Amino acid sequence: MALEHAILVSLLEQPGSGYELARRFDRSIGYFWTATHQQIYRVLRRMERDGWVEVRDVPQDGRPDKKVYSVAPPGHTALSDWLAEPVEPESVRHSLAVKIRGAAFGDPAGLIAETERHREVHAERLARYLAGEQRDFPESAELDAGQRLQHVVLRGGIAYERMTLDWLDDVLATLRRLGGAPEPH
Amino acid sequence: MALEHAILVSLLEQPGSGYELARRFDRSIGYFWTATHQQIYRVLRRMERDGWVEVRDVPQDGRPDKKVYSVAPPGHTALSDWLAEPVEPESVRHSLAVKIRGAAFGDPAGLIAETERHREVHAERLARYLAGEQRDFPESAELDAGQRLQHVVLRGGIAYERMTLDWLDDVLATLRRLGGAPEPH
DNA sequence: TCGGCCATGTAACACGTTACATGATTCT
DNA sequence: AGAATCATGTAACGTGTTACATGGCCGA
Repeated sequence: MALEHAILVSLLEQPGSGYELARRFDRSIGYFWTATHQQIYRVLRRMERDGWVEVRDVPQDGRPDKKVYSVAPPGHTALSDWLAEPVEPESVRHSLAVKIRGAAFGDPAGLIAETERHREVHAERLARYLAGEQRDFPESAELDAGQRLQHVVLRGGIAYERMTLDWLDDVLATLRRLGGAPEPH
Repeated sequence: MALEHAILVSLLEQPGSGYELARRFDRSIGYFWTATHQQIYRVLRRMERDGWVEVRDVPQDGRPDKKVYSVAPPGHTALSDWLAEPVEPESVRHSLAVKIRGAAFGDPAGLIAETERHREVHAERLARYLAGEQRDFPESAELDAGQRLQHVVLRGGIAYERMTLDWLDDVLATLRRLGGAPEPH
């Protein structure tokens, strides 16, 4: 239910095409809400039908035409309404945790490589977030309300990745102790 | 794709009915993978059809019959196969974060109550996890491999809730500073 | 008597994923 | 020559959510 609202927020920050939105959902907005281009196109069409967004066809030379979407007043109203109503806190979904518990009935040592792979992915994400923070929110900068809100969300992503890295180290230590492979890296 | 494997893990830990599984998905397993009873019944029927689980009808007096499921050898094999193949790390989905960024185009102060509500939910979850830890993993206890793995997963849940609480405090401070409502708590 | 728990299910719909399709441009 | 990027889409399928349905027991 939040995808349309995430799109509204993104389009309010900056109008753009479905393709551009899909790229933003790989960065920025995607830090806390993911979507593929197929989902985005589908929802954009529905939002256009409902009058939440407006389209402007932008011809480009040497490239396919671009449909630039922007938020129409009813879309802005819909976003405000949604902001005012409560949403349930999401629960985590972590298939690696399922695997860890499943390892009791399989091969715990076999999970070490998988856990290390996850650790690398999260380390990369953290590095990306930290680079973004340095770039967009340098110390001693005067920030407006929107930037402060963006920054606090980014700090959430950073905290999440740091916590996850620590936990994965804990998992690795636990798996190594079980498997009798005492080499810590 | 992980629901069937989460069910296999849960049934290996302890055979049970669809209803009992649904209750476990509200606790324990549900700390890192959620499912409603409708999903569970649907998947159980498919798993039974594929020979992954076996059913035993248990008549009960004064209550509806119970279908007690347990893992059959092909199910055990399927779980082992899944454990050996890589899964992609999940991305976070946090609609509150969407709201926070959306607040730049709405009413930031209006989000304070919502954020406090989320904070309470996470504080309760943390308390529940900590109580479970004290109950199931007391210090100085000898733990077998399965228990150690369960414990490290629970520690992940605890770390997640602690991190989230800290972040929500950060969010609240940010929102209060924006709104000019300097009352902390 | 009323709500909650035990126990299973159907139906309809929304959301998310994967595969496929097209076609020009730009970079290596 | 081949791969990546820009740009939009269809089709099929699988997963997740919501509403509804049944029916007896137990405790307040």
